[in-house]
Amino acid sequence: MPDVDDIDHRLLSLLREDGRRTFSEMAAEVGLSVAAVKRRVDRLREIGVITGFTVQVDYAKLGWGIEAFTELRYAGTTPVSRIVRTATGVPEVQAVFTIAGDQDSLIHIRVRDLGHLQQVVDRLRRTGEVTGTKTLLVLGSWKRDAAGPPLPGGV
Amino acid sequence: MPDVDDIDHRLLSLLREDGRRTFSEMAAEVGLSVAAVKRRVDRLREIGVITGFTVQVDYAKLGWGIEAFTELRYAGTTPVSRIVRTATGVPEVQAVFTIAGDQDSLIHIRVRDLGHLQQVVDRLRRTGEVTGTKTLLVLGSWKRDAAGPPLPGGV
DNA sequence: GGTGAAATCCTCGAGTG
DNA sequence: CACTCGAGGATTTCACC
Repeated sequence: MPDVDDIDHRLLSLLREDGRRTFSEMAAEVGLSVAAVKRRVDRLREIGVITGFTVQVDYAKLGWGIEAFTELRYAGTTPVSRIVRTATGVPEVQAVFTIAGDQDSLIHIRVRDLGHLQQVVDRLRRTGEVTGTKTLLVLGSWKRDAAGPPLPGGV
Repeated sequence: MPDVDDIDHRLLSLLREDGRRTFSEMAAEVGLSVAAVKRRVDRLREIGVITGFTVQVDYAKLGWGIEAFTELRYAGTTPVSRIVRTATGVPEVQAVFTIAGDQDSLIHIRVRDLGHLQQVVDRLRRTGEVTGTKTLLVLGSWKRDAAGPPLPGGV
């Protein structure tokens, strides 16, 4: 477990709110010099705490208005690696979670419309040894923006 | 539906890979001037296609090693707003998806360990008129890094 | 962790097709 | 209307204290 102190957690929190924040702005926020902040962020990347930076997109505005989760159940002989590989090959798949219990997976999908959703689910059913599916259509969503897990007194 | 052309999609794709990419780097990539790229990105923010930028964190490295999805079923009289409000009040909750069907919700949770998970699930059960839960423990996950939905020829 | 200087980048006006 | 150019100011980056 790497040592990540309170200032590091505050930097992570600031970057969660705005990943393009400048080092100077963060420096003023945490009371360190710009160079010290940059060194800390560089270090957080090196030790793998920060895995990257990304943009948040409103996909509905791009015409990808439908979001769904599909639970897939596989034959007992299907290896996990195969489950992931088949699902990731479908471009509409945003994320794949392998799940404890019935050797299942939960798949996050984004599509244009319901017809498109049906196509994608059908494709998932056909790929590999899928023995059952259950699809949850997302009506609305909320995501935590800042802070998140690293509460003060973290690690 | 706002007009987002191929270059905009390429910019979004580049920013999905690395949200801190410089405008100059993206300019070279898409063959425009730095100023033109900045104006496009500014515009994508204004029209709401870009909702923000954020850092990607490996929470396991911060000691938050357990990830789970909990399906909550509510009494028929519970309004959606109440479902969201009660769940978002729990700090371990990362995201709340309201789901079509049985007036359910799917809740993404991140916790330190299994004991912690049990506490959080218990807390969710007690809040509001929850009539049933089912928790999916995440063993592994994969997330699409780049491009995603906006395939060439988008919208 | 701080400082300072050089390289790079961002920003915004004005001008062009 | 979107793009390019160019100059000023801010930011990043790195060696050294």
